[in-house]
Formats: sequence, structure tokens, C-alpha cells
Amino acid sequence: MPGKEAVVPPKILVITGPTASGKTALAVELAKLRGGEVVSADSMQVYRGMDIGTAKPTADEMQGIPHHMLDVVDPGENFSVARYVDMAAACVDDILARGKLPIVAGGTGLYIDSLLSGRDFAAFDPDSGLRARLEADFAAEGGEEMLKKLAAVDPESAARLHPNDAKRIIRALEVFESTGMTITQHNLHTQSIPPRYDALTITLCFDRREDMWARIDRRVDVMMANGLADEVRGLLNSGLDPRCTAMQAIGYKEFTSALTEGGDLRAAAEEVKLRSRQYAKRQLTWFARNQAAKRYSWGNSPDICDCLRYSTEKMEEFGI
RNA sequence: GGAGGAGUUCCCGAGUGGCCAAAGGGGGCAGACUGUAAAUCUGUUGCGUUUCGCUUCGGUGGUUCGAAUCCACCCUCCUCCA
Repeated sequence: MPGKEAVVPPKILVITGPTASGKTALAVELAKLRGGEVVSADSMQVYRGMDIGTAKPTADEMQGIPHHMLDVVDPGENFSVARYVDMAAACVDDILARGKLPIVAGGTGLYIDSLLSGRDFAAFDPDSGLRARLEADFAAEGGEEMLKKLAAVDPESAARLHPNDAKRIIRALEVFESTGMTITQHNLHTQSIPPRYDALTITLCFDRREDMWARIDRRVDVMMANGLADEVRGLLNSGLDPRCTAMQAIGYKEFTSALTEGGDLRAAAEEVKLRSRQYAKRQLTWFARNQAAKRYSWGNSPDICDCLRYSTEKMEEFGI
């Protein structure tokens, strides 16, 4: 075809799935097989010092495969999708430049989609105080009123949002006030950006919901045995603000309450299991939207060899 | 043995003659999601031929035009007295 050639996005591999579905192990095995490096796509494993509760891969589990995007910020820091995409894209590009296969592995759907799409985020200055002001307004005036304000400048997004959806209403107003462009216009623009990567996505899941729950329960028990409570205690003792984003992570939130309000740890662990199951369901809802993803479902007797066979077959078809 | 109290839809829990298939919360199920995303938000949750019908509020009878709500007896649990 004559004229300007479209830039072909590089091919990469993505391994995703709900929490405790075996992403880490599969990613490492495939990396060993194909000479790959792992780029984590996990919103909580980025934090240093949060290891047990985030099920961050141990040196043992990594088996010598380089892992990126783990321990890249302190828990007290402000992290976001935008920062993730910047940093992770740099890792992926570097891996590609070295002629190896980038394997993006993780369960944070927004991070993965944003990384792959090359999505552009509206400018945002966290120190401007704008968000704090909008949050205060929201608290004072309520959702209906804020939604009216939004409707005046951006009727499309106002129509889409529910009055209780404080975070999105605030963000929409924030984008408009700080850039002069509505979030609807911004989204339209970002959708026109060609994808940054051409990904083969393998989504792990389970034939039966109960099997997934059982895996989650078992994992939480292991976290307990590995000293999750002590990890949380250490974080709190280091002076970390318990309200920071990192401490909203499942496991950390519940143990913070138990530790500071004198709840019992057994009950906290049960709470963690419950919250994890609910989180896993939300992940499944997100992943279900990706029609192109190849799904591998663990059956009655999970067999990593079978999963590897499936994965390598799909990779061959895809050309990586 | 005696005196009280309680049994409600998956769970907790309101309801004390009609407006009750039964508030509210939890859980489940489903969905959304573009700089906090392991966060946040929404819908739904007895059955069915679904602007209507059927079966539910420990059990069985009864009162009433009408009962989860009133009465009788029975069963179970709790507290107190013996």
C-alpha cells in the first residue's frame, strides 16, 4: 500500500485473571520458555514493603526471570494509572529493544488496558488543591448539585454518571476546570490514538466460582502464616498514614482496623477472604469486556502443563 | 416443676389486623469503570404465563371480610426461680 505506512505496534503477551488464578506462575514459565521478562500490572505490588498481602512474587517464584514494576514507589507516595503507564511502557520498550518478549502480568484491568491502548491522560496537578476543593464542594452540596454543574459544561458525561458517583463527577469537573476541555472531549481524543502495543491476552479463570473462592481462601491462610499482621504492623509503625491509597489494599485495610481498633485477627482474615472474593468478581466483570482475549479456565484438576500447552499454542498463532 | 422472653424470606434484623412478598443491613448474582482502580459506583435478590396470579413469616387449628401481626394447643431455643 502506497503512502504513509501505519506504524505497526509491537507484539507483546499479557497474562491476566482474577486474584489467585495463577498469573505469576504462568508468566514465569512462559518467560523461561520464550526468553521473556515480566512487567507487573498490579496496582498494589508497585509499593515497596507491601509483599505478603499483595502476594508479590518472591525471588524463589521469579526463578531468575527479571520482573519490572514491582517496588517502584513508597506506600506513602501518590501513584496513579498515568504514572503506571509511563513507567511500564518504558520497561516494555526497553525489553523489546533488547530483543526479548515482554510479558505483562497482573490483575489491574485499568492499568493493562491503559498501557496497551497508549491512552493519554488529561493533565493533572496533584498539588493544585483543585481536587480537594471539589471534594469539599461535593461534601457540602451533594451529588445532584454537582451533577448539575457538570451538566452545564459536559452534558454527555453528566448523563452517564450517577449522583452518588462522587469520584467520577469530581474527576470530570477537575478535567474541565484544569484543562478547559471536557472529559468527554478528552476521552474522544484518547480513543483516536492508535494502540501502543498489539497484545495477545490470556485470561485465566475458573470453571466453577467455588474453586476460585477456595484458592483465594487458601492464599489468605498462607498470607496469615507468612506474617501479614506483622507486615501491616510494621508499615503502621513506620509512620505511614493508614488512610493513604496503598493502605486501602485488601488485607492491609482490614488488618489496620484490627490492629488499631483491637479487633481479632482471625475475624480480620475472614474479612480479607470475603473482600478478595468480591474483588475477584469485579475483575471478572472487567475482563469479560475484552472479547479478543483468550480464556483459559481451570477445571476440576488444574494442570499447569495443559495451561502451558494452551498458552504456547495461542502464542504461536499470534506470532510471538 | 414454676415465671418470663424469643422463633420472620440465604444470614442478621424491622414489622404487631388491611397501604406486606414483608423496612434496613449483610451475603449472593449482574453491571459500570479513561490520574485514588485491591479503589469507587449502580442494579437486582420467593415462584410464575409478571400493571396480574400463586406459595411464604416455627407447627396445627381458630377468630376475622382480611392475620407475619389476635386466640388456643404443640415444638424448639434463651433468661430467671426451684
